[in-house]
Amino acid sequence: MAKVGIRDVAKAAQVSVTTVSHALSDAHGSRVNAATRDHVRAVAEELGYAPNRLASGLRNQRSYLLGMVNDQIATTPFAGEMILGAQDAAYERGWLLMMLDTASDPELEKKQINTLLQHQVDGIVYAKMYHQRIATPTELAGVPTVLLDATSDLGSISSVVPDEVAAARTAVRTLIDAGHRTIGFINNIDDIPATHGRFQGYVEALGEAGIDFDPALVATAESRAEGGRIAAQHLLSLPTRPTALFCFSDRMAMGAYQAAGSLGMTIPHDLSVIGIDNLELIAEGLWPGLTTVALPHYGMGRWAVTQLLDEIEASGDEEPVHMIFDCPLVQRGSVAPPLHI
Amino acid sequence: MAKVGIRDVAKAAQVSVTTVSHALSDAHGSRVNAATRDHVRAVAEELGYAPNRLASGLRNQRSYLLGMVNDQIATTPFAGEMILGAQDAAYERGWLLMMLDTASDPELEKKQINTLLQHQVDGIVYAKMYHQRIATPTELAGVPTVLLDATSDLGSISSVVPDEVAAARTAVRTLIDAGHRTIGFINNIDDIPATHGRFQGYVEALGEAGIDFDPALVATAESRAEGGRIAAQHLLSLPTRPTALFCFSDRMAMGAYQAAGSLGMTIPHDLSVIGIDNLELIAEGLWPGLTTVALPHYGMGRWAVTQLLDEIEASGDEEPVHMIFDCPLVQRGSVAPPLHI
DNA sequence: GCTCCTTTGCAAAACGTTTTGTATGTCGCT
DNA sequence: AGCGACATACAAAACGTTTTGCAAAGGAGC
Repeated sequence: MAKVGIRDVAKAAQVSVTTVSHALSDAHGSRVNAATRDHVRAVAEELGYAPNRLASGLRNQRSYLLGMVNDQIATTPFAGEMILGAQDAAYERGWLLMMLDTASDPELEKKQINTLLQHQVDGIVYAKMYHQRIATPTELAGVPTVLLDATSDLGSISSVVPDEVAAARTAVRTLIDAGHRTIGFINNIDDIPATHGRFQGYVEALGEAGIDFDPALVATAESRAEGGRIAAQHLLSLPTRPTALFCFSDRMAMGAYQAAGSLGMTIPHDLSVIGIDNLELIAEGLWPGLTTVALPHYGMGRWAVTQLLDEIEASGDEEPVHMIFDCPLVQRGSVAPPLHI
Repeated sequence: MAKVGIRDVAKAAQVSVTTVSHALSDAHGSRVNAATRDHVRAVAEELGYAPNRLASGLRNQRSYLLGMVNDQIATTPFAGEMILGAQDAAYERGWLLMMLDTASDPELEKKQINTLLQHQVDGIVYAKMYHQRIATPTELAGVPTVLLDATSDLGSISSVVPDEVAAARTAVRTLIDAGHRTIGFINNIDDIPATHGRFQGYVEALGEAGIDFDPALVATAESRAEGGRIAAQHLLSLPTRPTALFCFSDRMAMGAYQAAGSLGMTIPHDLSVIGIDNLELIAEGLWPGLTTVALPHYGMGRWAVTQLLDEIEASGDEEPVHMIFDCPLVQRGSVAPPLHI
């Protein structure tokens, strides 16, 4: 079956292409009689007519295409959530998403953005797989853009990031509310917003509860299971042994579980553990399940596209919005009251 | 800066748009003098001219767009690899990928495929997140399509899937080569190709080594950590206790680690474990690292797009190809010779 | 009965390319 | 010198839409 175009519909409905076009778009519906409009629509339906978006895009200067450029799609488990959130929001409003992965290569990134532009994308979601501060690529000047999981030196571009400080506060408060007073913190070693923000949240939550901050209770390592294991082993052999550990990431929490196991401690009876990320694979796989603070990747992806489309459709110079997303607690089984010693 | 079109280049270079078009595409390069061609190219470069793919797509009846429809992008960690492989292959050949997630909803899937078709995609990659046998959606008739991680009732569509049997054989052979003779198998409970294929591979590998197959050494459960833990606890308390466990998935292997730990066994000294999937998050996070057989998602994604583009460019009725991908062993630290008892 | 609106439909131009057909030279050959 | 062959450049049509301007028909007001 050959593709059916608007002229085929026109011929079949015994009207001109103009009338068909008007009949199908309610915007100019007033220019066509209700009866003929219904007739045309019926014929179009019957023929299975679907407008060629390429042609209409050319005519309207609007492609209904959005670009999404990511660094490292593959290596991070968050990507899926962010992409899905973005794609859902786009699809619901009639847009389609074109995904590209720069593999963190600035040269490639340039070329990819230009390719996107050649395809006349109406806007671009510039996504990072973990929260960071970036210099916006110059290619993006002039194209509606929203930053996802990143903030820029230029304040002129809308952006969305998670509230790192609040996330850490939530985690630490959860431990405090369970009765813990000696809370270790296994922090990341990288110089990124999450590291600093979560440290700040940790300190703040302790302060709120009137607990003195003890630098000895903070250990840093690479944000992987191994780093978490080593750091936890260190903290758990301290004279002032913490009864609970707040871990920078679920991966580090996984290491903390291993350390606890090798020291003969059971979670949450002998030790409470809380993480950040809510990586299903880990948080649900661990035994007992890991209580953790979720990074709202789906929601952020959704928000980014929604904001982008709003800006595109308004197309007046809107004020950029800098969104900070809340991070909800996900309770499983790794937090309990401390042992009485 | 307003968009620069081909007529701008023509004006600046003092030639006609025809000449510009010919000068820029080497295909018809013979129709233009080498000198003017270079001149035109220089001018185009200087103006930063990039052709409008929408317009050229309309003219050429080729959009240089590919659709990729997935079930469940977000919930599976494999998605990233498959998407990346597909995207890389597409980009290298000048194509762009439009991603859609059907959330396993057939109604939505139909609509999404139609949306893709409206955008005049040149072909579609129909991807499943785990190997399965499917009925091809009728919407796809007439559109070049390749099945990714799925096979169809119709043999007329090219497809690519992993070699489940060989993957299992590889895993079990690895254990046998290490000296094990009593090898437990923790299998999935779902009725999917992987379940049957891996069981077959397990039996075959035992047979090759002259080991009798013992049904008591096979336990089934849901393919999650919890299922793996329970199944492993069962197998490890058998009178004929296996010295090694072959796990259907890395997630189940994670459960096997937990069972071993709770029984006071250390891996790989007291028990060898091998998985399938090579989920970095788990396989590298476990301690010791999990030896596992990788599912080649990146490679399959790449192959699917490459095949699809070949079929599109040949556009004669090519024979469909049904590809079966090898699954390589990834060695870490969870396999060792059995204890002498 | 005439003018003036309103309703309804159509023809044609436009979006930015690519490609076919044609025109103008220029050269080589007889 | 005359003819054809070739090289080079351009005009125009086409891809499938949307929208503007225009025309015809019908109705209302004077």
